[in-house]
Amino acid sequence: MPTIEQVALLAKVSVATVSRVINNSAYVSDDTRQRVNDAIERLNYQPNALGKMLRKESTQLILVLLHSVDNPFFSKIIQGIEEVAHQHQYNVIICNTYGDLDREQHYLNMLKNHLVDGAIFISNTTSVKDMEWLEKHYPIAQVVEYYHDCSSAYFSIDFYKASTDMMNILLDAGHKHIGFVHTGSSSIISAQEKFRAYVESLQQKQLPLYSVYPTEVLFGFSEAKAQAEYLLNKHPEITAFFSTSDMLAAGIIDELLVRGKSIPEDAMVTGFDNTDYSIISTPMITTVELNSFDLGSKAMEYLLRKISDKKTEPECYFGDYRIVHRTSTKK
Amino acid sequence: MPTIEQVALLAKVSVATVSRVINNSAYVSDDTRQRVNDAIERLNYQPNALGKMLRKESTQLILVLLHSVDNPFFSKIIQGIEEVAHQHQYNVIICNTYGDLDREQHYLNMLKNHLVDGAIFISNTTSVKDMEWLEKHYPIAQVVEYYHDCSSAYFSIDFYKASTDMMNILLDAGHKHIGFVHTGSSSIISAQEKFRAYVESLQQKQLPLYSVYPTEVLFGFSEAKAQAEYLLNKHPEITAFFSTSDMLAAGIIDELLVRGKSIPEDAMVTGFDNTDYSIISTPMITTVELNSFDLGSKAMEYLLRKISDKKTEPECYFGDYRIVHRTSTKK
DNA sequence: TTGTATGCGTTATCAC
DNA sequence: GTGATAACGCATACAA
Repeated sequence: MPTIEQVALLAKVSVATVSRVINNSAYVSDDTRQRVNDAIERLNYQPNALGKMLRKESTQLILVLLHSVDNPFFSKIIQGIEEVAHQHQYNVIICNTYGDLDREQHYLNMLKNHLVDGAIFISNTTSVKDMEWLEKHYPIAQVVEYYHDCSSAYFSIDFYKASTDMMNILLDAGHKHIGFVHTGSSSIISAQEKFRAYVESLQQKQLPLYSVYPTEVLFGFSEAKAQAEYLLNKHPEITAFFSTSDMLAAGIIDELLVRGKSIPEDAMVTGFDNTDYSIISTPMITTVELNSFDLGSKAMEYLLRKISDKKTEPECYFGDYRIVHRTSTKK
Repeated sequence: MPTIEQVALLAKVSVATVSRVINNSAYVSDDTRQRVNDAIERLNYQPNALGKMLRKESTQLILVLLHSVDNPFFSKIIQGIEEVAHQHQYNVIICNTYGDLDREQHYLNMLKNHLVDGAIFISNTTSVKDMEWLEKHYPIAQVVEYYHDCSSAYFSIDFYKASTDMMNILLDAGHKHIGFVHTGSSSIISAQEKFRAYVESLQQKQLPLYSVYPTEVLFGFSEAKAQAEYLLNKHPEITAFFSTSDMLAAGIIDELLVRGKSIPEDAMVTGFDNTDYSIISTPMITTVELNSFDLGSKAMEYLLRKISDKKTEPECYFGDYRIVHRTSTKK
């Protein structure tokens, strides 16, 4: 692998001059510039990024931590992050944590070891305490998930409000027995807020609660179907379901159809996130659409500010959302 | 940010000794080890990864390039890659190319600049010629997509064979008018092989071909639905569809249902990849399941061999697959 | 068992 | 315009 020194040798100039040519950082005569470029070409020289980063004490790299790339919901967020990052000559690298704390800590070493200039957490598993510590020492931001006291910057939506809107759709349609189907990941704020909205909406009207606590955190179609089956067996009076994701809603719908129910005539179902699942399911699912791209780009913009000025105060932002009305709740 | 030197100063030892403690690379007396660890603790010292990488001329980083993380199909491949990588103290970083050559080239700089020790391409957009060049100079491997002459190592399945199997399901069920619905990404090998299997299966039986060439490369539900609509309007005799992904199959199914067709009684549809879409769709979709985890881990294992021994010859591997029979083709 | 010194590849500050 | 050289943070061969 050729180095800048070998280029300099071949072009009969100093390494400083080669560096100047590469970075256009100072005047170089046309003649020597030509010689340097020829040498670079002939040696097939590629500057070593590590040397450059070490010297500049900046890597122009941003780490994005998420549960797993298999959730389509995250895609638009990442696109938003990338858009802004690339505009500012930053690269973003994505790492899967699978909700595993060890793995997350492992990848966080890239931040602590200065391999990346900052990190964005999407659906994090790190504790509040650790987040606060990280916030003090490194540029970080959260998207979607967050902690109430804003111990670190976040960009999310008001899940309580959105969920209340959803519940009102079901309540306004006259439903009195509404089930709650979820993944069981009760530690994350979005799940908490959705549940809180479910509970409070019903309690205000003195209506009963129907939900089951999964023993494991699972995101799947079959788990939701099983939850719906259990609830319907125990409480046949249930005529509607509020669920925390589109995938879960699809599972519920499948169980209802198996039981010969018509949707939305006999039963209604709501999802969350407006992923492709909500379109592919038959009937299509009423869901909440976040402006995910916006959340991602806002988070990245904040991070850039934080990187260039360590004294930037953490920002906390709630973005827009909208209910997408589809057949699963349309009478 | 504290450096190894400040730790050494505080612990009253040399930087060499601090390094030894950190890496357990040589005997250090319990006494000094204690002092060093205390200093590390007190300064909250984190070794700088760049310094270490530059010195060791190895980053223990693998780049994974893919179209976009929003395709669930890729998830299992990545898990396979990560599994093997982590076993060998490698980290994997994922970058989205969105099928954009510029973006792919941009991220490839991480390989050329020695920021990563190797790269894995999932659904690449780089040309054969560029791949051959890269193969000569850096450790790389391809998963799923590949080039026929094995100019670089690849780990995939025999798409032609799998697609022929699928076509035979439709043909054996007595269908004589079978449509082909695809994304239009004709440059990638998997698409070519699927199409070749479609054409040859029908030509052998002297049956007609029905397909349309999308003007744009699109992966979506609605595009597939539109293609099915167009084909069915023009050729109402079509009773079956072979499509190149589960998502597309879901779109076709939606169009068929809109037209009042029963599936599989009036029409049959096949998908590809066995993603969640194939389960969520009603009816569930018959599809091809690749052993994606296996492909990912095999690719990573090869890459590790290549990294430790540059003279390793490129490997070309076709893995297992199986047809998952579901309602969309079951009579 | 520990310390000294060198080099990894680059950029930037000085000179000239 | 260009060159010499220090510095970025670390690991390691060699001394002691």
